[in-house]
Amino acid sequence: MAREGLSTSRIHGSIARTLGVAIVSGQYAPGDILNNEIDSSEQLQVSRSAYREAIRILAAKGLVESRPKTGTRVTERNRWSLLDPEVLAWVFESEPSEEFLKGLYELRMIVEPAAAALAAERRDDGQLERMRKALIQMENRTLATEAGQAADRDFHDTVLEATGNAALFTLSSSIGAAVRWTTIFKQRKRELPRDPMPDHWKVFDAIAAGRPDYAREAMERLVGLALEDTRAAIDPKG
Amino acid sequence: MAREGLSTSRIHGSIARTLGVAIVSGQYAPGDILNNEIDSSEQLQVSRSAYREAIRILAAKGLVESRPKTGTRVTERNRWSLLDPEVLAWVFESEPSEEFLKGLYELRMIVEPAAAALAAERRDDGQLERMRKALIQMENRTLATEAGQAADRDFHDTVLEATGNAALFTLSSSIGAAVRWTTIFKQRKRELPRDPMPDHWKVFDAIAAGRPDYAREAMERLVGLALEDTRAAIDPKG
DNA sequence: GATCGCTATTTGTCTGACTAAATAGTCCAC
DNA sequence: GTGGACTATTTAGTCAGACAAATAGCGATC
Repeated sequence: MAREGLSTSRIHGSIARTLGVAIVSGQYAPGDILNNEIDSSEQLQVSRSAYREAIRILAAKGLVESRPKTGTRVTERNRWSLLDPEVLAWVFESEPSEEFLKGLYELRMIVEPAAAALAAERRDDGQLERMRKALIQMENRTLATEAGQAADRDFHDTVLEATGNAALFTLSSSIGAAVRWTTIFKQRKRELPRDPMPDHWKVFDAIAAGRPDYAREAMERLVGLALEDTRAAIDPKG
Repeated sequence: MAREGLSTSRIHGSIARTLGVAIVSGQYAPGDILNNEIDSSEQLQVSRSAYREAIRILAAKGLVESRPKTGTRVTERNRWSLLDPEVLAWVFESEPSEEFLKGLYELRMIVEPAAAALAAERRDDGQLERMRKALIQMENRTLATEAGQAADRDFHDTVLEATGNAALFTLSSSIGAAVRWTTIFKQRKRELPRDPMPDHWKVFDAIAAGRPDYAREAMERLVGLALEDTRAAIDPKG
């Protein structure tokens, strides 16, 4: 994931990130109007054009809306592209609410089992091989390492991809981001995470065997257990 | 929907739309490098800054990636935010492939029944009232009118909202867009569309009664029938 | 009291110059 | 020849300052 810094290393990207975090964390409320471009860019010590490009980024993700005379205002939450990978990163940069985390898992619980079932019917050999390699890597390196976590994401990614559904696959970057951040959460509190491998292998076996129903069930169990672990990490008295 | 023109009425928005459509329609392939900013902005007869803002919008939606010396290149399809409402609009502006349409319905088929079930458990009275009003409006105006279609979208929107899940609700703009465009498709070919009201009322009744399983089933049937209608409209020999 | 038009404010657009990053190619050392 | 450091060049990135267009809100007019 060395690509990360690309957008944030440029001024417009880092300003977008700063403002984006401020917005999703509630520092600005929907309806609030940002200072005008001249004042804002002066405060942030950047040129007006760099600031404007940052605003265009935020507008593209539905966080703000600009019009002459009125200014740039924060839009209603329901217009935000919360599943956009960058927006998701901004959300996780400032301790997301437990409610939001729960919602993310609920989404995974809806999408991933169905995707696993479709993958069982449609996967090709190359995808199967990539899933196997990801799980082996995950087994060798464990979720405590960046490489192991990347392998985990690779596995879930490939399942989505194997559905052959472009719209569904789009969710993989969101789900991948969710997986990543919640894994960090789980690691942060030093709860002993349960061994995730058996559940993963069951999903793999069902997909390999071409059994949609088994794949759905196995994935349901996998996500469900991950949810429990995260819940336990957040609320230790669980 | 008078808001529509806001982003496209500005130069940066319309350039983004033009390029966006060209990209999602395959006129530029992933990996292709756009002309440099100076040449491009001259060709399009706009200033370099307006062109750059357009590129920032496309980059924010994952369609392109810029770096010094290399230039701006079209990214791989799997990085595109295909569920972003604007991107979706661009896709539908250039006759999406049947495969993509099928994928969109598959997504609805996964998400909406589950959402209906959750909505049956969590909806509040206000949401229920909005659903009822939307259906009455839909009944009075029919899907042949813009008002009727807006009511249809309102209904599906409110179901998503009633799940109380922000991440799920984000999909409503995508699903709403999908509903809108496929409705246009269905109307375009002059197939006599089946009366959609009975199915909608069944979903409503189940949600009102607080019966998750009924709601899920009813929504499954609703989306399934819509899929059939669309398929018939595209491929008249059925 | 309603309507129309004006004006001040804000974003939008333009121009042109300079900066910084990244590649590709050269040249040197070995 | 082969490897690696270096430099030239191309590109996006940033900056500054001016002018244009849109529009919300106010005020004059009827």
